[in-house]
Amino acid sequence: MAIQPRTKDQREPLSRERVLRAAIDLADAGGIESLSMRRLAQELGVEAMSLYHHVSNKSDILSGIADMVVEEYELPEPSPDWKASIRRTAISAYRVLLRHPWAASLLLAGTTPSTARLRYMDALLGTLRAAGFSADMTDHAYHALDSHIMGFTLWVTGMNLPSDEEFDALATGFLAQLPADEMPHLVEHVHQHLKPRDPDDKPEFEFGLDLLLDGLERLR
Amino acid sequence: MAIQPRTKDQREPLSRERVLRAAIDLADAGGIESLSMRRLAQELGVEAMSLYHHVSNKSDILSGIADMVVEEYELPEPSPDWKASIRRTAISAYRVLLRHPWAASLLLAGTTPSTARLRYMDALLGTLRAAGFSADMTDHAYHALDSHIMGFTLWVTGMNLPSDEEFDALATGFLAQLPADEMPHLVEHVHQHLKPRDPDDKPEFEFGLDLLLDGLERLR
DNA sequence: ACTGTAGGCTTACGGTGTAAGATTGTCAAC
DNA sequence: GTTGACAATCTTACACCGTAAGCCTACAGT
Repeated sequence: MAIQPRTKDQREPLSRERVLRAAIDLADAGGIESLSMRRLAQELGVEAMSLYHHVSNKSDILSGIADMVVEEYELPEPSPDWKASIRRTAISAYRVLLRHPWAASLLLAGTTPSTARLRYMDALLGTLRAAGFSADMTDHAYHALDSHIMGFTLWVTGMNLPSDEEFDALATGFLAQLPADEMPHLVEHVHQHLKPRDPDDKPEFEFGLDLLLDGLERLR
Repeated sequence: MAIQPRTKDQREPLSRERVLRAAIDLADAGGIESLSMRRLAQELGVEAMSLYHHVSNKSDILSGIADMVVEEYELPEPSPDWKASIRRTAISAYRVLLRHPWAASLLLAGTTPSTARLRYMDALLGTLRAAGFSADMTDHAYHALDSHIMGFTLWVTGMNLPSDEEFDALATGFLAQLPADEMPHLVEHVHQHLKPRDPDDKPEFEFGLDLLLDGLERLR
């Protein structure tokens, strides 16, 4: 197969960095299930087994790309306004996870958390502590916030929403075959989502987020 | 292989019901990744391809067992106390999902929701509407609550917690290799989780849940 | 110039989901 | 009682997966 002897400068050498980057591109483009060692290698113009010189196995790749995603989070900065600070971080994390719809489930897949993730956790916990929450309270607040971020993200990415028009078509189709008399509230709910959103409205994600933040403020 | 000719009464005939039941048992016992067509067939004393006469393919099995899990949820009953009613349902769903740790990620995997799931959604939405929430508000409340249930469940099942002792060992090991000076709050957080829990304390799940419910009540 | 090694490649193994078709067991109609 | 139909089961096969083991070759250090 290797017709011409390739010399080093004829193609960019592989590297862990390059492998992970290509893996992210592949997952972004075709979903996490399209990320196989063989396809990834192909994308890099290389054979599958060559990847193993830069990455110890597939799960190493998965935690590697999950790590890179977390690095995109905007961490909270020291600020007197803890709510605004945490709010910004939560929204940033949410946005990042939407950009890489495969990432959230990877992060919850139960591998030992990466350094980037630990830094994120520590920063969030630190902000809460600095805001005056007790250790107990900080613990609870952290879990409530992270649950919301992850749960909401997974909810949104779960029904892999295509474009808006496609969503409308899909939703109306769904509506049509729904036993309207049996589940009237569900029908109303779908209509709710079909309604054009007022751009001044708070995004759905922030509704739950603020519910939590306001509740926490009262408990502080 | 089939040394003796089997007659109908020598073994229970297959059925969708029996296949799904066995699939749940297998997933409960060995995790969702141990559920393969061949292993499932083996468990039922049958060849893999025989399953396809009762189930259209593997993803049919997956949505089938996810469905059966949702059927275990305790639905809210009509009640003047909407908070208590929803609270009970949320906690019930959480408990059910913990019993089948593979279920939550399956439910968020983006298949068209099952009838059981739709009924659950409709019941929750109906309870909120009956409590006096506007259509908009009901929509937001629903998503916030479901995000919490799913997110928290996935958080807990994600770090597939073994027994309590194993957890302690794991956590202390984790602590040991944590750069304590770099992430002091994370260290505190882990200690928090190592502390024996006061049985009178509200479970962690309910903390976030009540934060949301109380916040909703104020917005009603 | 010699040699060790790093980074690529080949082959192979046991696993996966499932399409296609052969085989069997059961029962209704004649 | 025989036949035919049909449904359930099994067999075989294919294309994919992750990865272990080993080969080959070009460069780096001495």
